Amino acid sequence: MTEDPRPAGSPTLEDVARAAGVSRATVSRVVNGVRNVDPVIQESVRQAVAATGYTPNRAARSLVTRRTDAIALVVSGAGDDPTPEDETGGAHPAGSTGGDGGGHHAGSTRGAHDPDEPDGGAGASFTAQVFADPFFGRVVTGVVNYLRPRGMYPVLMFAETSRARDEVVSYLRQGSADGALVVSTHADDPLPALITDAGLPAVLYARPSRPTRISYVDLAHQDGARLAAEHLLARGCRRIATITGPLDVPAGQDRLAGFRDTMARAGQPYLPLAEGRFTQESGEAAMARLLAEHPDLDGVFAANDVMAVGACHVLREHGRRVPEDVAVIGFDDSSAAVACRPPLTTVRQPVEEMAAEMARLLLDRLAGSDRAVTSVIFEPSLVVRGSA
Amino acid sequence: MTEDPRPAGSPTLEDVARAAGVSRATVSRVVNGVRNVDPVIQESVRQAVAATGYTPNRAARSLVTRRTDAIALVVSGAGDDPTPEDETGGAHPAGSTGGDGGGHHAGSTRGAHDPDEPDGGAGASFTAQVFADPFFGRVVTGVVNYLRPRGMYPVLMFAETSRARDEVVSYLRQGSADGALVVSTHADDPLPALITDAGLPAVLYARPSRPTRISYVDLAHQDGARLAAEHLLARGCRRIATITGPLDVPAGQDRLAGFRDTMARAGQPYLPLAEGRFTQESGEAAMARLLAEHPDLDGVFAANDVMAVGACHVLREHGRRVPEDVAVIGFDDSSAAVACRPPLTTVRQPVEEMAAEMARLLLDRLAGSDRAVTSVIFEPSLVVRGSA
DNA sequence: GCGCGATGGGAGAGCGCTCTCCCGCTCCCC
DNA sequence: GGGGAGCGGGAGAGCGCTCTCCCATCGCGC
Repeated sequence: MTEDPRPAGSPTLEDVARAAGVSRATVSRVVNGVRNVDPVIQESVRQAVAATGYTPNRAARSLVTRRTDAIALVVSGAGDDPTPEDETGGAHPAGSTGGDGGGHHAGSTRGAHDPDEPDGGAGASFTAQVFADPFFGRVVTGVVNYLRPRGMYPVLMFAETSRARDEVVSYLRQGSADGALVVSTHADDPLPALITDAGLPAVLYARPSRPTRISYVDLAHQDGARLAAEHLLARGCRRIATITGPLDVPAGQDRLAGFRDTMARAGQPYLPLAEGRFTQESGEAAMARLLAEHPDLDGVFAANDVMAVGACHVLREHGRRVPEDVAVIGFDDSSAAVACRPPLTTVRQPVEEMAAEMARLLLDRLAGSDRAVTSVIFEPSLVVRGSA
Repeated sequence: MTEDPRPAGSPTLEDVARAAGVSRATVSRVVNGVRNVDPVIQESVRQAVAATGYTPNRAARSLVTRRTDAIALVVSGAGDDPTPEDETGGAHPAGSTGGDGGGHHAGSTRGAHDPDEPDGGAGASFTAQVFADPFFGRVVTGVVNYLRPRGMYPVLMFAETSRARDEVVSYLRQGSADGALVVSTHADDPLPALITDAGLPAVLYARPSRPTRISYVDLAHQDGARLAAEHLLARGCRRIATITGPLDVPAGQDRLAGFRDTMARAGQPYLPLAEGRFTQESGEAAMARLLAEHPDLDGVFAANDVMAVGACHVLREHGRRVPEDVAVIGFDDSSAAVACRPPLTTVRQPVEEMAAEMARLLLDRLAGSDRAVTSVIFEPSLVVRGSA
């Protein structure tokens, strides 16, 4: 036969088959390592693959296998968005989605962006808030590091409004991903149910507020809070207060419960507290309130590091030394804990490992080996640094 | 017409066509809004779509259109190495843009997660380092916010080793994405060229060290440094030093050059400097060095916020008040700038907008309207807060 | 009345891959 | 020597979609 005119696009199975003098099916078998193929033929196929520079076409494969080998990593926000969209203004300008995020983390530490935020919204967007917290970066890290050796990469999605949620679901329904990892910042997030209703497996970070037939990973928040309480007590603190997380999410509730229980058990039934929203600013405000009511306090447990950092700032501004006058303990062991002075003593939440486990659960599910709904609860540990 | 037995999978074009009593082609036309279709038929097709709950199958569409409507967001790291020594010379000079590299936070308390990746150490820490810096979160924010209204979502990829780079390229060659947005933390990153060689369009964040036929967005670093210098001078500082970024990346070089030039022009030819690597720890070390040699300095320009924060810590530990004794200016206007006390006066890099522009350039390119290689340079601005 | 362009719809050929059949061959046991 | 069983390979039917043809219809100018 004569040389084929080089086909325009990238080489296909057919091209490789021709080059190797075998059938398409055989090449496919070699490429996918399925069934026995004569070693000699295998080798010649491999050479043909190398010679042609063949790469399987993902869409074609996906079409027949009904798998994409992609998974979605969805950060899901506030539950409902009754307000009709501000869509007109928000859609087109770069960097703005018109998503005004919903809420509880609003304000946050980024307030200072406003002065010169020409294309409004970008700095205040849900997306921006999400990444302002070191937490989500760690989730991404854990997920990516688990997926990568397996040749998979996450598609990053955000769903903070009901409209965005619909878009996410419809995207998933198109068969763009085999499953979803959902990190909710909201207690009653309807997204997980929507996803599973659409027939896709999902795994959650953190226990949903209502029991569902969806696997999740979580932390033993109460144990973590207990570690913090015990450390403060062992340190000799006797006038201890806490800055809680938002009390409408399980993590906020559990950390408070665990702390309060341990304190009570140690004979300290009265626990001054101020509610924060996991943002530095809210931590500052909470600390200021606590200090006003209890000027003599000597220990503070903040339900996350970012609030603890805010608390330290306020304590210092009020002339208290950390840890000499007031001991401060955070929660998470995020990058914020080591970025401040003194570095934070904190309860470590192994976010990366938890995220990796989330990915593992999903992949197991996809592999079909395990259809069971499971939960994996991680144990926190205390990391002692300078602040307590 | 009898009821069809419900087909197992999700409804296809064929199903809709049957329900609407038209051909597949017509349904496709309506769904994609192409060519004229009789309004009456259009309506009945729409109803059929709604009734069947039809969603186009992405793989099938992708197979014929040769487009995936997905783009990759690649964070690319150090140029070369099968060697796992990332601590010595290579040192991940991050952030042609002020991105954080280094990651010395890692050692202390971060338990190595990543249980099941043999070569994982380097990769794991790279990913973690990347997100330890507020910078990358902002890039993601900008990109996501631009893509989302357009129904697209980024696939997140990392390429810090040559092996990872190959995997990224091969993934892209499979037709998994239509193009790539590349954020390099390394000056001589071979990845962009590899991607374009594979026939995919790419857009870079930050000017590559060698000129290439690839579009990019960047910041006028020198102008930003000039703003910082002018502000310090106007404030009355006379013994000014700078903590530079890594001097092997353009951003580090340009910020230094701009600062130095302005100082020289103002009659201050001698500029004490210490090189950092865009990490807080390196900023602390640099500040300590500067302070040792020039105990009387009254102004510091750090080439990014994270280093500025470190500098503030060291200054305070040496009994200097910020800004009363020493004024400090950062660069980036990242979340770190507002998270510290006093909040940082800093040069704002509009990362979100720049990232959005990057996405815009890529999408324009994909739309075919614009095959030209372009660059878009953003102007920085000064954000005055407490530190200077 | 005829031609002819414009309009709107259908038929059907793939896109590149996987996977089920099926067929020919060899081996081995009776 | 006959006949499974087992193995290795090929043929070919789609997966669900888009898009090029092609055809039927209609309006309209000459």
